[in-house]
Amino acid sequence: MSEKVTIYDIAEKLNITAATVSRALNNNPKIKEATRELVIKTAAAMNYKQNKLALALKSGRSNNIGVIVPRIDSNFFASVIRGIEEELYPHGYQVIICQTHESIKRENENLHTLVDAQVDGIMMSVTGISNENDSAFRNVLEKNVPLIFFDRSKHIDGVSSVTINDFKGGYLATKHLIDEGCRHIAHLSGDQSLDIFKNRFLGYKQALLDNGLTFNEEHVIHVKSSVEAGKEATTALLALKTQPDAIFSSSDFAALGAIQELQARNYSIPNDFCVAGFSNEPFTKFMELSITSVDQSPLEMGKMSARVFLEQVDKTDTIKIEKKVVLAPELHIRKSSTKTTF
Amino acid sequence: MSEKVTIYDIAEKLNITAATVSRALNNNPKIKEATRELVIKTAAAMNYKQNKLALALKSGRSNNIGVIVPRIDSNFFASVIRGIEEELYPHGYQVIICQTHESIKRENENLHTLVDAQVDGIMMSVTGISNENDSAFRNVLEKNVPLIFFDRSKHIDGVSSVTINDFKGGYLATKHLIDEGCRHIAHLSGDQSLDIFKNRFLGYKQALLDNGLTFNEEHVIHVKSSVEAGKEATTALLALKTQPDAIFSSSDFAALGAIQELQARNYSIPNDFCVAGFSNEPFTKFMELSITSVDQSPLEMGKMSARVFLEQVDKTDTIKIEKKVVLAPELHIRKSSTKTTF
DNA sequence: TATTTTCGTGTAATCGATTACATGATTTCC
DNA sequence: GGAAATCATGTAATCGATTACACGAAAATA
Repeated sequence: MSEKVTIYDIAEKLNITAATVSRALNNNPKIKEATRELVIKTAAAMNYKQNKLALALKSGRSNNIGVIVPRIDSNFFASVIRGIEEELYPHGYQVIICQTHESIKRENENLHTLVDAQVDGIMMSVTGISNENDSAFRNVLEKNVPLIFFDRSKHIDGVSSVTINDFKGGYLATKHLIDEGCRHIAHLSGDQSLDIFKNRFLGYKQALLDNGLTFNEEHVIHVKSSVEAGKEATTALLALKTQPDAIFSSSDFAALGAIQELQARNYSIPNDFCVAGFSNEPFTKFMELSITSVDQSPLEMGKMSARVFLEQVDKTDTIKIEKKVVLAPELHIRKSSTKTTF
Repeated sequence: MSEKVTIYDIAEKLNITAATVSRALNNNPKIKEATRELVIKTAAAMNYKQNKLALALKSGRSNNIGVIVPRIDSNFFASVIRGIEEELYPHGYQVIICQTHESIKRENENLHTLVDAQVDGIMMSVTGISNENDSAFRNVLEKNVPLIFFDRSKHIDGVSSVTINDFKGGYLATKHLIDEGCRHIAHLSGDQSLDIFKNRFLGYKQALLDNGLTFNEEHVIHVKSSVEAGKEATTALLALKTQPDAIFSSSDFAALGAIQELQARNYSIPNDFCVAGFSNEPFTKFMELSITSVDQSPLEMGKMSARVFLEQVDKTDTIKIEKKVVLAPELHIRKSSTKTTF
């Protein structure tokens, strides 16, 4: 019952060779119609299932693609993965998940493991920018495995990426806060060696300058993406001589921390302080005091990454296509920053 | 540069056979120490990487395991997957993700695809209980692929499962609401053909009876796990002759919907109404009016599932071990149900 | 009818690694 | 010193499917 049926078993039963069986099952036009039907019928009757491992070995394609993310239990990454999976499912690809936990060592290990496992492509959000790990990336490219960055990208020749316009996201959020009457807008940034945080910061700065506000170095604080970090940063901001009247955070979690800290100190939001975050995590919408946030359309980002992969995978590897897709960010304005009553 | 190096290449360079190379790399004790060292050094120098596909074909083990969930972009499932990945990573397994989107057809397809892809095991949370799909499960078992259910389980001989004690979870939450002084507790349930929802309901009912309260059929409403469904159900509950004074929801999202609907109608929570949810989604903690919820320790559930898999995978397939792990639920009491001031 | 095409299928190599068995060289033991 | 044991390596089959090439039979052509 549990014995695996191979094309040899089918061949034996029909007194033909495995080659004929293989050809019949693959609709090779050279096979007589009667033979083809007989083989297909017999295969079905014997409950034959093609051995994908054998196929993978022979063809050199595993039909697996690897996805590397810092962690999977964040709505953003999970949604991207969902998009990738949905887009690739009809094409018969399986999605292998790896987490780096923000460790570069782990990122390198994952890259090697995936290449060793002969995945047909890798999509990833970079954990950090460092020079040491370049060998891992080089390894991927040397093996001609299509590599696509999403969200957190890295500048490597011949590598495609799907990101959002983070500069514009930062700009939009900041402009909105200015429009609400805020004049001293602080910014909670992330690791600026990562483009996403750098660009959100630059967008923030440009919005200030474009609107005649002064940029105050003190008002930019680097935080981890956590509630606790947001609280601490807010405490630090409140201790400044020139206190801010708004906070644009590159992280929704830090934005939440800021709100909690401000409320604990009896500041009123949005009256005393306006707050905006980034990522549009589900909770920002659910709060009674809903939080304004920049949406990154993660589902679309995942689907787009998958599409870019599909475009690349069949090209001869001599022609390298480097595609840079930039999605538009969308500002979701909510209570945490809406002074104007409707 | 990008040419793949095989053991034959190494053998040729050293004027020995591939068999010797293979044995040297696998630390076969029959190999002379000098040869072993030479082979290992040469392999490293040539940047040899073992071809996992060839190994998989020969050994019949792919070192991949499959995980099937209704969707990945929910904190609960993402966390379980995180747990699985973390636990399996040190053992060299890769995790393949499949989503059913609550479709039984998709569930069957996923099961077949994973078996065809020769995964070494499957962990899944069942999408629905139906008889039609039994053939897909039978197929898995016939092929002797270890199968482990987590959270949403199904009764199949020889299949292990990792769940939480949903009865106890329902009981704890309900008991807590009673302790807070609620006397007419409504319940938002899910599809009761799934054990998890059935058991939460039974726990709820038992808690009522154990505490001298009457069970009122009208107070049990079946909803989907969504904010909208929670709102609708609440509207229906408020229209009843005997209005409830508390809601225990099997879903955090429905609980949130209930809260929003109640607040829209100017009911005060927790004074007029106490609300408790299930799953301990991140937002329940983040809300200003934080929501009481039953934690399912998803990370632990994932790790435990992985451990059960590891225990099973090496046993001879004649001895079938069926292990039922039941984790303890933990009630997180928050503002939405705390009348008593501390 | 003789010759060339076409057709359908068989033969055998291939993908890359593992491993039972065979073999020759060396060592051990009486 | 010769038989037996041990050691290190080679030979070749195997996992299951694909496919270039070969080949005989039938069909088309002259």
